[in-house]
Order: sequence, then structure tokens, then C-alpha cells
Amino acid sequence: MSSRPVVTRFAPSPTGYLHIGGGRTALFNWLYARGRGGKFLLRIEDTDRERSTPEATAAILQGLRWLGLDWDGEAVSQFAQKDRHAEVAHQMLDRGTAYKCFSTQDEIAAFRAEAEAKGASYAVFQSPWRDADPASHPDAPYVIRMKAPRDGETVIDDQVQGRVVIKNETLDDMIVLRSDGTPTYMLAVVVDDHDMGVTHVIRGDDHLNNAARQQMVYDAMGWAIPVWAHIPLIHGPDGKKLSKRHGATAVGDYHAQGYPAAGMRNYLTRLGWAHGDAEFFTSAQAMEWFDLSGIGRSPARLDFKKLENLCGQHIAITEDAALLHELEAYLAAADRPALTDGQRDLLSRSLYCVKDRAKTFPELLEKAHFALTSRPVVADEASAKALDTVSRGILKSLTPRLQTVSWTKEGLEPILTETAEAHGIGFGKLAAPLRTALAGRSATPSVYDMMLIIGRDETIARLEDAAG
RNA sequence: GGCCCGUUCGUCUAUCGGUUAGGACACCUGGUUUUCAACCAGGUAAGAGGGGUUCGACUCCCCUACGGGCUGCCA
Repeated sequence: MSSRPVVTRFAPSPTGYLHIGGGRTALFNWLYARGRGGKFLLRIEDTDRERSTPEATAAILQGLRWLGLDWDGEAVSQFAQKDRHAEVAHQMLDRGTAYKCFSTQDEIAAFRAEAEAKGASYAVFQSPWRDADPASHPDAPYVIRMKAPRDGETVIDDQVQGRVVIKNETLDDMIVLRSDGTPTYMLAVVVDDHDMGVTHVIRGDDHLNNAARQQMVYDAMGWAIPVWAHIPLIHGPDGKKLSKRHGATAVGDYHAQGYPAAGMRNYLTRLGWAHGDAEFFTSAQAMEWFDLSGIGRSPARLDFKKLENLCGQHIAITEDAALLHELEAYLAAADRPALTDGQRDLLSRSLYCVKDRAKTFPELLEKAHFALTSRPVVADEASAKALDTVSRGILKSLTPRLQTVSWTKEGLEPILTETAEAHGIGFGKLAAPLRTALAGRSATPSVYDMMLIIGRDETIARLEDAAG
């Protein structure tokens, strides 16, 4: 057994929607914690007051809820902890692991310019106040900088990246508390992760270098260092950093485009992580299997075809009641009209024959069009072609026979096959105009299913409409 | 510029020194079929390049190329 219960967290900045990459990071943290009976916490990193908005926070929470990633307790506001951050900065001062720096930003800029002019390969700012006698401190604004070790190296023992060694001389004495008394991100994350009892930090590898400086803060405070796992970012289909031009980058976009959350979870879990040859799995299985060692080291590209394939499989295994619920949520998210009571009833009775033929919700709804539309059924361009004068005549000859037949597949089958035979055509040639009459679409469930679902009267009425 | 990370079929990946380099999606061919979806049979397709180490490298080391990240009183 592990020595301490697992605590993971997702810590987004509320400066925009929930990015698909962030969604996957959250998913990994969630899977890791949930699969081990641990806790998954949520912290909103809102210390950047200018860019943080409540709307963004709401969008992120909504994205997580849609993905089905439930967090333990309330979401924590990082900004609300600012006094505690300042307290820790002063503790570092007391411990001698931090110092007050009175250098102005102009002085720092000048230092860098000079270093650059001298052709230095890199310019790590070295504050003259690092070892200054407090008696010499002026009465002026100051920042608190960490007194980082200048020799040796810092080793990040990363569960994904391996052993990463950073030379301490390449790291400057980072600011932990700004001149206005507010904490920097570097200090805030460490303090919060420590205070929240985070045991495993699973986050994007854009933070890999930062981990070294953060680890110095842990050391400076004598705190236990968490298990690090820096996961590669997700790229667009062209291998470049994911951006708007690649299409959907927000988790909410996928909701609005009608991808089921279960399919998204499956796809995102599998993107950059593998458990042997497992491709299609439920979240329960993912929780059981997920581990840090299965995470790949290279960035993965988004592949919408594979996403769709998995979504189709998940739609097919979703229970009707749950599926209907998701369908209605999709309609709302996509800003499409809500279902009427009648549509809901017919749709729910149609799910069994449409859910295994659709990869997304809009596709499913399109195939269930026969159940959602009402007379007069308007045929789309493709299906309209199937309705010529000959087929109209055939439909006309068919309707009287439907009046008394037993309304079951067994009853209908002989009628339809006999009709096709009587006109010397294959069943396919009869099914096409039937589809047009019943659904106004050329891609539909079986004609029997449709007839059974909408019933005898509606079937006959639609056929008569089409026969003209 | 400096530092750090990465590179197996088109894509996601398996492999953890010895395999005919496997699977999935996509694609192509054939079959099935009541359209779509699905399904069945088969096929095309990969270790970035160059050096080492080793009896033997996709696996370990070095260099190069390419991609990404960090280098803020942003997070």
C-alpha cells in the first residue's frame, strides 16, 4: 500500500474557456486520484487580477462537469489565499532563504542589456541585495526574492520525463512576493499545493522547467516534494501547437458539436497514454488501468476520425434514458430547439435502432429525423430523387394493404416483399421511396422499424402524402 | 542566444537488447446488405539522419536535423 493517500489537483487560470489540453490534464488527475481512492481537487489560479474573469471560471467548471470530472470539495480561489502566500514569503525571509530586493525594474533591464552587450549567453539577474546588510536597506519599495542556490544542480525526478537535471546557475533568484505585496505564481502554486496536501502534481510539460524553481521553494520551507508528472501537450493534426485555426480547442466546442462525454473521455485518455492494446474502454476501466508509467513522452496530435469512431461506440452502448438526457443537453448546448413532448416520446422509442448507426449526436438526430418530423414530411434533395412517378404508383398500391395487416415486422414483411415482387423490383428499389415518404431522408433505420415506431395511421398518411 | 524535453505506419500507440516490429483509427480491395452505420475477409503503410557501445539495437551513448517548452514584479 502507498504510504499516503493520493491527492491530485487541476489548477486552471480563469482567463478563457477550458482548453482541450487542460481538459485532458484534468482527466489524468481525476483518473489517477479516482482509481486510487484518493482526492481530486480544483483550484482556480486567479492571482492575475487583470486577466481573470468570473465568466471564465464558470466556463471551466461547466466544461469539467460536462466531461464528468467531479472534484472533491469546493473549488479553491488562489487569490483568496494571498495573505497566506505573503506569510510564507516572510517565513522564508526569517529562515534566510529569501531576501528583500530593492532593485528597480529599470535597473534589472539595464543589467540584462549590459550582459547582452557583453555577449553573455544568458543573463541571470544577480541582485546586489542578496547578501546586503539589512541596516543598509533603504526606505523604498522592494520585492522578496528567493535565495536560490547558485552552485550545484536541482534534480526533478519526474514520473513521465525521467530524471531531469537543471544547473542552478541557470536559474535566477525568482521573485516570490511582488512589490505590491501580492504573491507570484511560483510561490502561490507551491504554498497551495502544500496546504492542500497535494501528493501528485500532474500537469503540462510547459511547467517542467518551473518545477526546478518550485522545488527550491519546497526545500526552502522544508516541505515534502510532491511526485512530479509533466505530461506532453496536445498538438493540432498538423503537429503544431494547438490553436484556433485547428478548429475546436475548447471542451465546450465538443459538447456543442455533439460528441458524447464518454467518448471524449475515452479518446482523451488514450491520447498520450496506453494500456497495452486497449482502445475502447469505460471510465471505470480507465480508472483501474490508469497509471503514470503509461504516459508517453512525446506530444500527441488530435485525430477527429478516431474521436468519432470511439464516440460512435460509446453512443451505441449508452442506455436509452441516459442517451436521451445527453441528447437534450446537446440540443441546449448547440442552441438548437428543445424537444417537444411528442418528439421526446418518439425519439426515445427510436433510440434502439439509431444509436448504433451514429457517431455523434447531430448524426443520430439526423437518422432519427423520421421520429422528429411531422407531416407534411419534407424530403431532402438526396431522398427526393427516389420518388418518381413509378414509385409513387407503387406506394399508392401499397397503402390499402397496410390498413388491415398486423402491425408487426412479421405482418409487414410479406406485404412489402410481395409488393416489390409484383412490380418486378428488388426490395431496395421499394425501400428507397418508402424512406423518402416516411423520413424525407435517404439514410434512416430499417423501414420496418420506422413504420412500427410511428404507427399505422401515421405511416399510411405519410405514404399517401408522398404518393400524391 | 542559453537551458530543458521530444522524434516507431498518415494518426494514436505496443515493444522496456534478440519479434516475420503488434494493435487501433484512417485509407484501399473484395464480401454481405434495405440506405446509413455496422459487420466479415484481405491489403498498403513505420523505428528522422549519422556515428558509436554490443555477439546482437527501435530499445543504451554522442552528434546533426526537425518539433515543442522555459528563459517576466503572466499563469
